[in-house]
Amino acid sequence: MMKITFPDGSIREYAKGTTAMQIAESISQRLAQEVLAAEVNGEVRDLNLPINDDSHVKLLKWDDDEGKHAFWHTSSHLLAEALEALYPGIKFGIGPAIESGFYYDVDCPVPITEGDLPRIEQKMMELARTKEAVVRTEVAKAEALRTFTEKGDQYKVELIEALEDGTISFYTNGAFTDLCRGPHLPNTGLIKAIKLTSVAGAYWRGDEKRQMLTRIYGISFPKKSMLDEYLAMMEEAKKRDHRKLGKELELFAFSQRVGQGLPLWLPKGAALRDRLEQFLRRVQKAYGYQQVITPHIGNKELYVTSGHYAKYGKDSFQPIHTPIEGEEYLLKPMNCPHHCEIYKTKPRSYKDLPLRLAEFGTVYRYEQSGELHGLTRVRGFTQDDAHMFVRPDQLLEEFEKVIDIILYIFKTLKFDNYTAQVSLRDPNNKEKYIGSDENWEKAEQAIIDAAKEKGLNTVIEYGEAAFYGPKLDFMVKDAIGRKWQLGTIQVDYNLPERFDLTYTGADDKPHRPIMIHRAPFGSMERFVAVLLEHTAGKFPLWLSPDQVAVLPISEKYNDYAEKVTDFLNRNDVRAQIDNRNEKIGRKIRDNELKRIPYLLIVGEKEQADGLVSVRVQGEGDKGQMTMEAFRDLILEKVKEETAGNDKIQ
RNA sequence: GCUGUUGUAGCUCAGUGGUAGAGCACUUCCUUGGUAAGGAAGAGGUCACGAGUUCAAGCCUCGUCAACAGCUCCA
Repeated sequence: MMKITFPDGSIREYAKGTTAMQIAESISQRLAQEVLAAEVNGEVRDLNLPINDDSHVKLLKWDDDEGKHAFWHTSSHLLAEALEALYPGIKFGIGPAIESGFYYDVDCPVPITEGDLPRIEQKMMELARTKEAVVRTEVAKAEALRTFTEKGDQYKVELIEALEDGTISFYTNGAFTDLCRGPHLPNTGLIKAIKLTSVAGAYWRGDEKRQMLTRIYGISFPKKSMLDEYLAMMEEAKKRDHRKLGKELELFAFSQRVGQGLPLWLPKGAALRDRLEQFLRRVQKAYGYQQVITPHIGNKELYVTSGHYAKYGKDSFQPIHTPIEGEEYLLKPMNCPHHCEIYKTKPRSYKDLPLRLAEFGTVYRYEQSGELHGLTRVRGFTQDDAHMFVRPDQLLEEFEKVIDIILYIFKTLKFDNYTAQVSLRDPNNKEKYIGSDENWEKAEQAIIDAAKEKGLNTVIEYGEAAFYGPKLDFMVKDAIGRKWQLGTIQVDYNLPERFDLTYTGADDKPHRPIMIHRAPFGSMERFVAVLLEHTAGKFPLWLSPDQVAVLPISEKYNDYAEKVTDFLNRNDVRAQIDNRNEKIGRKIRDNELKRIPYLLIVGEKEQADGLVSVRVQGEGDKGQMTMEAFRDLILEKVKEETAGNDKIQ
């Protein structure tokens, strides 16, 4: 017998050689139907592999990421099986599960287009209904090579050649056998709903010098209703696309003549952005930040000193040449070197620190044309940047204060669902980074300590650090569950060294400060994009470009509507009048579609009694009140929305 | 940057070689209204840009620019 320990700590005894599936069956029939894979002593495995020793076992279902992963991985094998049946002679690259769904890269003798997808889906469903077993076999490397050489699949041969000697596992579903580490579902019958979503080109092994394969993307579910939900969510995401909303709400635009990735902020967008800036300025002032302003270009030597030129120079906008021979300037790609020079404008004492310099700094980066995307990836953007110059004994406290600011911003803007990612350097690829091992270790430890101190829910990612230092990146989940990277905080021991920054300590000797880089929004552009998609354009009242529209019932009441509008605007409420020659139903519809939070309807009754009829966006008629009472209601709501931090007010 | 798709009115889109279209938006007029589209008329286009093929090009070919999807990248 062996002892099996479950996640809740309970222990049961089973005969040696019992499989995870049999364990599930022993608990309940329902569990046996839902279980997809098993985690045995931390390793995810097939359900029907025998367990031979005392083990910790977690039965993985759809709600577990690893369970979904196995589900989609098996789905990609099912896709391959269908493709092989439909397109004889097709060759296979790799076919993994991804964050949502799966894909398979194939080299097909006839081109596969979007139009072919329904037919492939149908074939997959047909095969799934036969509930084929997914069978694992283990073979020697030489035999594996022989199998795929005979089949003529050079991609699999190449993959096998790269593997270490020893046994290699194959998985077979129906007529299709694949080289695969697993784990997989016990049979394809668990797959009840499939949607192949798109076809795209992808290079073999991600190398653009090699063969272009056809990548077929799909997603699958254990229930038909889950697929329907997923498709509805995708529809909703399309409606929330910030590029579409930005155009509809007249926030920003692009012009081919101005150039790729260079957004033009329209009046309403500029007002929105300005309001976000004011909000952040107020928070930062409360935390002792000082605003600075630096130019949009800088001498090339500045960036050579910082190390950015060596790292990014060749992929950047090219230097600007002046009339003087040999003199070169760069469009400012980041603000930190300028802030370092501000630090150096006078001798600093340990009493002066922390020095906190903030700037809404506009920077320019030559992003690859294929990478540009709406406002989330642009070539000219404004960072809500700040740099803290601190003594080593201040680092932890200062870092934690930055976390406080970021969490306050998330709270105010209702990003309630977030995680923090500790981005460290890739330990196997240290030459990508500048600075000593000692400094890196100190910086990485500082971030880990601060995140722990603040009780953040963190994940560690290796290889995600900036080239000069590790980062703490904040990921938010928006209203429909998509993840976005927003704020970032970085600890940097390297730039202070490169710029030879010093302060005089209590011991009257020179010391090196540490820099913290941080941008809670990331950039104004990116933040507005995420906010748009998060709120579907229905901004909180305090941010709304227009808070109120006043709608006269007919032209006879335009004067009264004008009076109400003026009154509100004089009292810090952003109101506008809609005095078009249209019926009230039409005015309501148009202003609802413009996502204006409050509509005030005024006609004979209201004019006679000095009242307004209030309509809340999406909620309909709320009855009448005086214009003074309405103003108080709006101002109170705005105050409520932006409260929540003792330091501010 | 690479591969593929696309580019027609302010917006969404139809138009496969023979006189540039629709709906919405816009302008004017009629209508003066009570909680999500009142009616009529009008104006608006170097069919992304440049070359080529053709008697004739929005449509076919090539190039450039831009957008979209994927890959690669992100200080």
